[in-house]
Amino acid sequence: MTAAPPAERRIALIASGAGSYTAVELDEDDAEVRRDVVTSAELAGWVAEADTATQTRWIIRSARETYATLLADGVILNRTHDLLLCHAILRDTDAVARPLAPSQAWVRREPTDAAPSLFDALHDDSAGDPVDEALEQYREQRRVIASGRDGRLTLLCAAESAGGLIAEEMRVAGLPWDVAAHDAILTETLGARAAGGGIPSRMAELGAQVRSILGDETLHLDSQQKLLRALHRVGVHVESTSRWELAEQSHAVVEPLLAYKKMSRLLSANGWAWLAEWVHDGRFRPVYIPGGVVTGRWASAGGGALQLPRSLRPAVRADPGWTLIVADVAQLEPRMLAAMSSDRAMARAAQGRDLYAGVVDSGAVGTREEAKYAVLGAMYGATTGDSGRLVPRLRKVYPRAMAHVDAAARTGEDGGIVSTWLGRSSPRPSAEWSRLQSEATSADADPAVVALARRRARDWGRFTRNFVVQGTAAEWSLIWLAEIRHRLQQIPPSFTEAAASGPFARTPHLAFFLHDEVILHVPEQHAEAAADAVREAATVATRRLFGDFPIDVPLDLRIAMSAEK
DNA sequence: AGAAGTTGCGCG
DNA sequence: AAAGCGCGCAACTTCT
Repeated sequence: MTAAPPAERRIALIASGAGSYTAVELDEDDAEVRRDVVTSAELAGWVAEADTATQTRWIIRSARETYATLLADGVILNRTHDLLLCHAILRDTDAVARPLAPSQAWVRREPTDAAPSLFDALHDDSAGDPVDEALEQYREQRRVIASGRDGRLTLLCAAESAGGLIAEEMRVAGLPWDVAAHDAILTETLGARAAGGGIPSRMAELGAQVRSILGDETLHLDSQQKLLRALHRVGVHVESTSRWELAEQSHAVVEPLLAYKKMSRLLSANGWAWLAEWVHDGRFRPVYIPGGVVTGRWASAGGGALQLPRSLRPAVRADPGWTLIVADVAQLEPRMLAAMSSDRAMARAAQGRDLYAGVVDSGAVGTREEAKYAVLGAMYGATTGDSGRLVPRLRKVYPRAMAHVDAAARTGEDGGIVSTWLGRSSPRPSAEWSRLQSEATSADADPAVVALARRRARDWGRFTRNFVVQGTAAEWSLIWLAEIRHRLQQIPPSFTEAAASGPFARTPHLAFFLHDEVILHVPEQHAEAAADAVREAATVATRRLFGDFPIDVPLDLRIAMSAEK
């Protein structure tokens, strides 16, 4: 029997003038009990004081808009309710009878080039008092959250808000990046860097070789059209220049061309120009956008943070005296599916490190590769090819799990809305989609229209099928992140204590997050404690979502100087 | 010339 | 060996 959680103190903290904030404390009924005006200079001390007395949840407009400024002033917020992030969830949720009324004032604005200022926060579309508007919006959101069942929206909003803080903190902290190691990888792979940003030596040689084989010494290899014509001239009859199609050909040009394309990609996406633009003072600082994907996954802007090629992972290196904790979950999505559908057979297959091995043991398929394609096909909605062929076998062995995703697909095909485990809902299909569907149902509908409508319906069904799984996995990951952060705060000195001298210069901190993987940057003496925090956080995330349902979510975790695998 | 769309490939 | 989901970005191509 666990004690009831301590009552949470709630204080709205809203920028209310140049260099000042208004702090409004609320009672249990959301009525105002106290109002203070605090200058930014006083804020760090004031917040730290308010946070030590008891757990405080800070109601803020948006971590994205304001937390960077707060962090720069040495202010750490431990728990927040992020009105912008929660507005998006509560406005669209299908988990309650009356969702939040949409409001333009609470829609995320695209970031401006300059750092967000207090001035911006004060001059949004609305004319009213920013503090009163924030309080009113918060009370509306609380009403919606309270009307949900099992506290799921409470958990989702808390986790989403924590994500908002973590995204900003990771940007401030940055991912430790070894420029020399990156440069060495580039030189090793592409050859010596050319003066003036030209083509590096190995890549240039390979390009010359490809042109020679294609019999055109001046061919521009980056133009798909010209390349395609050149390929046709030498008898390579592909329809596109994409890698998978080229790989099926046996012509002598294929190998050097594919190698060239690989190099070209590395150079343009993560070459020396990327290094100069994105890595400063040994840190890569991407912009993370929590909730940027409809499913709840994070997106990123700038630097391609979520697409860093694995070949560059050795460039992620801890500072001297520090180390990295690199942890990821193997097959997070099918584990979530097993739990959310209460499919005990699938949960049994998920016991231990390799879910695919478990699927093979169940007798559904013969090999691990088949298991992988079958499971991915089930979650993505494959109907053809090897993957589509294997999916029906899973339906026999894991009927509950399959019924769950099949139902989500059917709902989508019918134009309905599906929701994640915690209640984030899929968008409504577009008006154009709906119009096409109704056009196709009329008695004299053109067969071509009917066929197109059918195809679009299946497309949308594949989206909703995947939405419930991908979105629930995103929820697990958010809770994992939040719990990691919470535990790192227990390792002294906490961010709060270290805030004045740059909160992450001395303390263990999250440095990178990619859907189901985290990287922590940690002083060596705290490595074991931080690793424990990551493991415990995973256990807690699973329990928070699924209670006692027996689902394993094992981590691959290592403590290392570099993120190299 | 610059905007908008397409292709191809990196990540989960 | 497959062609099923979600993204961001660079470069090329086409549109205005």
